[in-house]
Amino acid sequence: MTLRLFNTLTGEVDALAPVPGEPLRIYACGPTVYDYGHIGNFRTFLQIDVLRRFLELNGVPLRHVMNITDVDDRIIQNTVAAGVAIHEYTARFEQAFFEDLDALRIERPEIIARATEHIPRMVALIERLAAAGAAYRTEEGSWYFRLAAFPEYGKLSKKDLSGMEDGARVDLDRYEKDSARDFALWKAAKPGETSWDTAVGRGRPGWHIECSAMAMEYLGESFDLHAGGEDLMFPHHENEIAQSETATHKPFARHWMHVRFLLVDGRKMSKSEGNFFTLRDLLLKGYKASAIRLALVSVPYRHQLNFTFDSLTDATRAIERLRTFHQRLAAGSFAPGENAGLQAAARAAEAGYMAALADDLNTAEARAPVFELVRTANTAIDEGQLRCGDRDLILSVLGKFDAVFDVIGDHDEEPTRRAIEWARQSGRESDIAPELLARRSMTDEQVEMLLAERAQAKKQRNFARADQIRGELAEKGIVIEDSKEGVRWKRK
RNA sequence: GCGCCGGUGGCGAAGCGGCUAACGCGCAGGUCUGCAAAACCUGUACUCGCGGGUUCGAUUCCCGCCCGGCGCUCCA
Repeated sequence: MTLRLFNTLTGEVDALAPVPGEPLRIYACGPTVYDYGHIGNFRTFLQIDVLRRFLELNGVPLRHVMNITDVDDRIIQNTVAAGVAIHEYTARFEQAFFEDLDALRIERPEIIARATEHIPRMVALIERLAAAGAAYRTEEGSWYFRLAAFPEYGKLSKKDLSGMEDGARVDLDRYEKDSARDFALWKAAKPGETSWDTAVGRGRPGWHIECSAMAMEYLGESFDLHAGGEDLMFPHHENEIAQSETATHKPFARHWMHVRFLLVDGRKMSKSEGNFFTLRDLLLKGYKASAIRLALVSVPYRHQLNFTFDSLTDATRAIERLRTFHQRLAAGSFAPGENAGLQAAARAAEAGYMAALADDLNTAEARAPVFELVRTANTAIDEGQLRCGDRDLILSVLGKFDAVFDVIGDHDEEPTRRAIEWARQSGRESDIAPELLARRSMTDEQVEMLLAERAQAKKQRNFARADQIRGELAEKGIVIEDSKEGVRWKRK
């Protein structure tokens, strides 16, 4: 099944497929590791994960590169302020970033590329641009890209910059630039700042050159898809195109994917507004990683997502429904054979699911047939109509759902445990919700003991004691379900 | 100011020219249960921001207006 994906460059939904016999080459802009990632960051990475996983589900081999920006103005500022070496500073946040990716079950790209490990590549690209007359050096030793060298500038973001007068908004003298829109390729070293001694002088790379250089290093001068958050479209991606295509005279990325922003309570999340949440904040409030994943993934990537705590509660319940159903199927015993109606329903659900994802990754639409199948199958189980063959087929449909959504399999304990541990080690103990701690205060053994006592009480028809135990467990976040097959319990 | 996106039930959110307007959550009633939970059933939008237009027919296309958001600067 071929994925059809909106392409910012053409403004249309285009097929996305690799050159036959080759892996699909993807470059996705990664984090700048100067702080903990917030949920807006992860919405983007999560949506790219959906893309990855859907392609993999269709058997498309991938070569996916993600950069780590471990040198930039903010990082330099922060390291100077903190008085630590740049690597020491970034390593901590890079590690945190990967932990967060794991918590959200975001797959690792095939290649992770750190900016600081690719300086020679960037320098070579700057030299190439200089040789072509598209880059120039200022007196203080910085290098700029000459926008006039690339007439197609603006083709991605559909901006017409011809009307922009040089100097209208920026004081030219201050920047020593030929044109106000020219952007930095290389920034001359300032005293006390981290810098590299290179053929283009002592300094550090500009942000844009980093991505062009590393994309070309691992994917070649032309590749299939470039992805990132919508804010990167201009100027970052536009600048990448300008640099790369000026140097190579080849199309840089054929397809561009941009993930729209997440809002919080209808407002843009920003550090200055202080209305942003990191993944860790949410885990410490007691929300499960799976709920965060589902909430951030369920609104298709081309729409703004308005994040609220209610949406996390909704997602939690929806996941419970799926997990309960999965458990019911996996643990139940069913008569051999097949039920023709269920077989057809399962196949239709799978087809609908796959078609929705293939249509520009419509995750909202893709969920629907799966939930419909859950209801149909639950009814069939209630009526004793579901057979072994049906169970196997439906489990395989759930498997395909989870190959992309990855929320039915329960991996929630580890991220929460780690977040609590992290909070304790970094003096943020007060951020841990008391309910979360209460919920975790009972061991499996203790639960089992109380359940055994309750079973005994029920046998003796001592319902008062049985209900008292149920209440006690409920206070600790343990929910119990009496079924024909015995007692099931789970942690809220 | 210029540009872009959106306004669908209590909430989230699909659908985008004609099917009973998906799906999830919530709520109300019912079945089951010692009672719950889970599951299922029924009900929750005579209608898709407002006003015009095009069309045999519009939530879906066009125009205007109102409201919300975003971009034009570092930002996922």
